[in-house]
Amino acid sequence: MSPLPAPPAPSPKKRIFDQVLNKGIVSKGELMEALSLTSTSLTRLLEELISENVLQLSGHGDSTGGRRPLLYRLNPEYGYAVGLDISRIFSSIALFDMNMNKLASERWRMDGKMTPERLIDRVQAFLERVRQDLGIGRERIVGLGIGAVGPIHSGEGMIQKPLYFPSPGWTNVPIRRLLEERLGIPCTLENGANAALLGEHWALRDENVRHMLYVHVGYGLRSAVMSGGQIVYGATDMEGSIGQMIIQVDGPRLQERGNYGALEAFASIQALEKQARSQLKLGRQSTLNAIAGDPDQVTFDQLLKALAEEDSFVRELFTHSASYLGVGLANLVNVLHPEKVILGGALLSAHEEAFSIATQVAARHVYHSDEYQPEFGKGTLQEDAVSFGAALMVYRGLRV
Amino acid sequence: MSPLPAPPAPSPKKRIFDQVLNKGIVSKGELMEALSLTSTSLTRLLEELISENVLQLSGHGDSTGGRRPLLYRLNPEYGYAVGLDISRIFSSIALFDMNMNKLASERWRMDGKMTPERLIDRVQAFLERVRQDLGIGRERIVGLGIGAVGPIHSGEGMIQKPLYFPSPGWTNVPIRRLLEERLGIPCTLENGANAALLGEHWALRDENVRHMLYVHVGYGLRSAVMSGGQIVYGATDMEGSIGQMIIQVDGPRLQERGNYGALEAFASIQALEKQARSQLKLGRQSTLNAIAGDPDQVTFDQLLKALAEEDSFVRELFTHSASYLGVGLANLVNVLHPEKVILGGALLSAHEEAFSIATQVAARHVYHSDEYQPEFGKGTLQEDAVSFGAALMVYRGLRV
DNA sequence: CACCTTTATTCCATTTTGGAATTAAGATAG
DNA sequence: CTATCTTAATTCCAAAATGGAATAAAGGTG
Repeated sequence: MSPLPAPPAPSPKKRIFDQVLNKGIVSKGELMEALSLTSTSLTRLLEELISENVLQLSGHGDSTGGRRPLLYRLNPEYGYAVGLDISRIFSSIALFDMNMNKLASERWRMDGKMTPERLIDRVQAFLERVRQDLGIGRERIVGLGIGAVGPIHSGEGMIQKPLYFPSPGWTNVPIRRLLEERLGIPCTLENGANAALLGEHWALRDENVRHMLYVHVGYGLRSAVMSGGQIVYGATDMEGSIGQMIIQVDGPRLQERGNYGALEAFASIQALEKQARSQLKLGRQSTLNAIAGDPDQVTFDQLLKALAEEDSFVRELFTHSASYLGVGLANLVNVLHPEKVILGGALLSAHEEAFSIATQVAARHVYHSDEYQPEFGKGTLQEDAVSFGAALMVYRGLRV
Repeated sequence: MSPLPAPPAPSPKKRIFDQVLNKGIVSKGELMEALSLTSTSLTRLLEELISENVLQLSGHGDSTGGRRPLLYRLNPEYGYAVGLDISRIFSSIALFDMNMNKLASERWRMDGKMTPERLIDRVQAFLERVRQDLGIGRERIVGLGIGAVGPIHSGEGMIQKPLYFPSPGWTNVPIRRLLEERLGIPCTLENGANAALLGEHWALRDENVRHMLYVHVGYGLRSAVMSGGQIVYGATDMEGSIGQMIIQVDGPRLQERGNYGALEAFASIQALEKQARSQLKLGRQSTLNAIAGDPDQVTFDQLLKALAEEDSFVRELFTHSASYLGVGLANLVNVLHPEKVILGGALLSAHEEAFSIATQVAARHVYHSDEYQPEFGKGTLQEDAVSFGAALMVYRGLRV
């Protein structure tokens, strides 16, 4: 039923590699099933992959009445991948082995001085240091994956025009080429939301989940979609701008270039801060007054403090916000029908009730809900989602 | 960069078939390029396909300084496919040859008597008649594709629970099995929106369009999404319920099970009729009063008549509706970033200005619009979109 | 008509694949 | 503890698919 002719098939070895990358440990029987290959062929291919040091044996599975199957896994020392997360407020970098264990990581605030040049310095320094510390040779770093805020041009490896970056110099940055030249390893660029989705999907370790919606609710919002196990790419390499979804025609807007009545004006850290500030200035009573001092300087951290003290005003801000988020989620769920919706970002992880309100509101607005209801969950990778997914992309793109 | 291991590759012959089905006429060189096959292999495979009567030669291409290339196309008489569109208001059926020429078709209103049994009778009668008329043997009908309103279960070939059908008996209908038993040909079931999207995509004949959004605005709304040339399937085989997208929190709702403030309450034939009725009853002056008589019985056809007479009230209804539709479109465009948005259905095809307003409003709300803007267009297949796409699915699913 | 370009086919060596038989390893019953 | 059954893994060999290089065919150009 392929709408367009299928692209040339990957090599059998690559297909085996992908399968093991996803499942962790596999038996030959599982591979036969999953890849429609014969036992004969697998014997040969697995032997080759082992002699190339890509795979290694990993003991035996349980007997089901006869000989126990050999188990295979990736050789964790075959290669290491770096994941780099370039975002507006924080950026981070991490090194992973082939079993996706995080070996080292670093995170820093994107202040006004963090130009592309400085960021690249920082990446290089990190990589040199951890290679020293862990005794990993340069040639065993197989690649660096970059997850960045869009719009980007993935083919050209270019960060195009990330709005509202605190530091100058981020327009039309050929980040992939710059990093490849500096580090001497292959780099790939993808938008951060897609990378995070890939990461969270991997972390689910559930091959039945093949249709997924990922929404990150932090300072701003971004979304990504998976269908049939594949990322849903658009014509442009931009994260999904769920934050620009209009849920209240003629509603307020958050930023100069944003839509009126857009979701980001209701459900985002920026929106919360803005609402708190204006309400306080209108004389609203709250423990925030004591915590913050100047209403114009209220920050998300302060809101969290007030929340911890069970301030009813702040609690209301959060729950109100969450119910709007639920509407935005339902809107996408009704169109895309994912079986799993993963939410990431600070706004929801900070407040359990906000999560449950958002998901309940969303569930209530799902159409034909007796035939279908998605499962809602929180991302498990936290701040590492993007770098994790970006590193995973390196392995996925590896030629074996 | 495959997130999940690729499924087993289709056979080379099938890949060639798909390519010819999409392009119409191809040269060996184009196939070499598109499928990464060598000239040697193609010589063999094309020879086989011709001897199997799947392909036929179709003259020569132009010389570029040397020997002219042979051209290949599908043998239109290799097989014929039937497309069946099962919808709420009208259903239709059509017979196509392998070059997707429509050879015969029929369309009927879904009144209170059109039970599944009667529909199947009608399908059988149609098929018998056109086979007689055109002299096509039973064995040359390679299949029937069904595009139906959801929710459906594609795997089981079941129409599950189509809401608001005028006739009884449409819950949990194993329509595929019933039709296969009656007709003795393989049948496939897909939701109508996906079928229409496939059809309109084929009709574009533009292989550069690989990310598409299709929205049908008729009595209700339905949507479908294509990414990377593939239909974006959800966990459930339901058309996209863009009609349930909430664009005005606490807005009105159209139907009992629908969401408050959902798009369908602003932009659909039902919504127009409802709004016209209530406004007339409030004493609004319009040529509609003369056309319709009873305000409670105003129909879309009457609205179109009033529109033709340039009635300002009705015109306002249409344009207002269109601008809301634009908001709904923008919301999806911002998340999915298609390069092409195709609109089908009676509401927009009836009124040129409505189309232009909807698309302008949508374009205005696209985020990062200097980096990206989708192209908006009307569907070219009109009422045949679903049956066309359903028949196309038959050919796509053909084993060659 | 000689010569160049492009396309198509043929020939043959190489690679890939898959079925069937064989070997290996463990479970189970007596 | 051994005979027998089950499942897994490997080996062997024949069949199928592939691809490179040489050759043939068909057209253009001077």
